[in-house]
Amino acid sequence: MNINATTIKVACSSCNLRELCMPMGISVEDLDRLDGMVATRRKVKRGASLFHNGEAFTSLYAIRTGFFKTCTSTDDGRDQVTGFQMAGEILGLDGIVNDHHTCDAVALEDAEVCVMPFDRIEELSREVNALQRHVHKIMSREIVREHGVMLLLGSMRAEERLAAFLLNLVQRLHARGFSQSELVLRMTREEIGSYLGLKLETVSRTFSKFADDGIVEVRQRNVRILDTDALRRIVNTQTCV
Amino acid sequence: MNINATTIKVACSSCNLRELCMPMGISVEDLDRLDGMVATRRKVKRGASLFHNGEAFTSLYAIRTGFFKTCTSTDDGRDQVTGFQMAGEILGLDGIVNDHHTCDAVALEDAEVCVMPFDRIEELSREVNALQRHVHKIMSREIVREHGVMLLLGSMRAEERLAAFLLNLVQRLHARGFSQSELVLRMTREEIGSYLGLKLETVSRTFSKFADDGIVEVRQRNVRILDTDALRRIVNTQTCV
DNA sequence: TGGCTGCCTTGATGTGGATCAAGGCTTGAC
DNA sequence: GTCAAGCCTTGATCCACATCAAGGCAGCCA
Repeated sequence: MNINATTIKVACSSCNLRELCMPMGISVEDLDRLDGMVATRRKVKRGASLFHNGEAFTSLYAIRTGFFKTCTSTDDGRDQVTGFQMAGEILGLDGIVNDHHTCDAVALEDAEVCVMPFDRIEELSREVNALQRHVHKIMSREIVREHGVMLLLGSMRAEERLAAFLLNLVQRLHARGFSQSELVLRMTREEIGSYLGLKLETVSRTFSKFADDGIVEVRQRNVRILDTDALRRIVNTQTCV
Repeated sequence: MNINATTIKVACSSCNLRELCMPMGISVEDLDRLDGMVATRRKVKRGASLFHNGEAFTSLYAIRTGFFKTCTSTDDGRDQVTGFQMAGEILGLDGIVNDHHTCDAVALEDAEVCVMPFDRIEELSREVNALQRHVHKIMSREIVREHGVMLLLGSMRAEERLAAFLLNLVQRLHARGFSQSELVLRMTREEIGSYLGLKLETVSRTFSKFADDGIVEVRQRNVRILDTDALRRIVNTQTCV
């Protein structure tokens, strides 16, 4: 691998994720101005962390391959998975406010990320309006996503939570060219539970219930959705008892 | 009120909230460049909305006086309070991603906000680096705050939630020059419950429990905190049981 | 003044999901 | 092949909070 090859490979302009990732919505003319945004790539082994709570913040990370979870924890040791991220999504936004990260980002499978020094992003986004706008949108999207999670945690019951989770996951995978009905969970039942505010036993039981009802087929971490509409109905109606 | 008076009044540079609000951290030299950021002021009566879910997004709003809640809702009518906002805080960030708002912002008491057209913010933040950085920090802060709420909703019990809520509220009020121990709740028990993922009866009972334990004094919406450390201990230890 | 209306408190009872416990399956090391 | 470590499933029991229900209190209007 010579320097030239690396240079070409790292360019956003030739990245097949560009329609999902940082340069989304940026015109062809502007695209080459972005090619200095990614300083380098970094590989993260399964189980390893991209960054830790408390670590100094320098960069945002765009996921090229692999799957991450982010989690915060309290002083007294509890922790909470705050999200699962996949290719094209951005990690590290939590670090901007205090110049250090406030959560851990852990790879759930071997992964590779593009390292984008935040200074450089700010510099470029002063020049490229579309990038500025996009950075704002990415952060706003995260805020809106979290509103959705708050709604889920604050007012849904176990079945609704899991149904919403599965629908969200396949929808995002589908946007990346995967099946609308089959997925492989990269996380444990316990991690799903943490994200959804449930215990792992409840997650497991709810999967079994869905399977009994013919809504999904579950074999370990392989899930096949048999009845997407049933999941949608569960999310939308369950409340009223 | 003549035009000149209005102009002066609207300037960030002469606003007594500037150390808490949008121009925070901006140097005196840059401050006057910001004075075009606020297009106008807007009054919102108690019970009225500043913006609604679905409404077109044009501006961010800085709260000058008053108190707001923001809430999202599902198709099937449930809703969830996603936050309470007070003077110096920014409303409307949720609207950036899709050019329309995804929640309602409702005044819980008569309020006044500074209307900052987002185009103008973007324009100015290309020129004033400190503003650019500050906008990023505000959004990042909101993301981190929501992580905290997810932790609360996902893993705390009723007493911990209410204790954390009260501590957060007085801390923010204190930063605005109010007492560290006395506060007036601007929201109903039901709104607190929605925010904390509890029913209003549980909120009420938990207040009564704290009062019985001598931790707070509650008379309607007037709350006096008698033992801040006890509240802190409740937040930090309750889990393990 | 009287009587709404909205909000809050408190008690009795019910229940969804947590907790405790036991065992099964899968994977990987040796 | 055997064994151990993780992870998952399922059953029995428990409990925190929801739900249902009945007043109480303060503020407002007629």
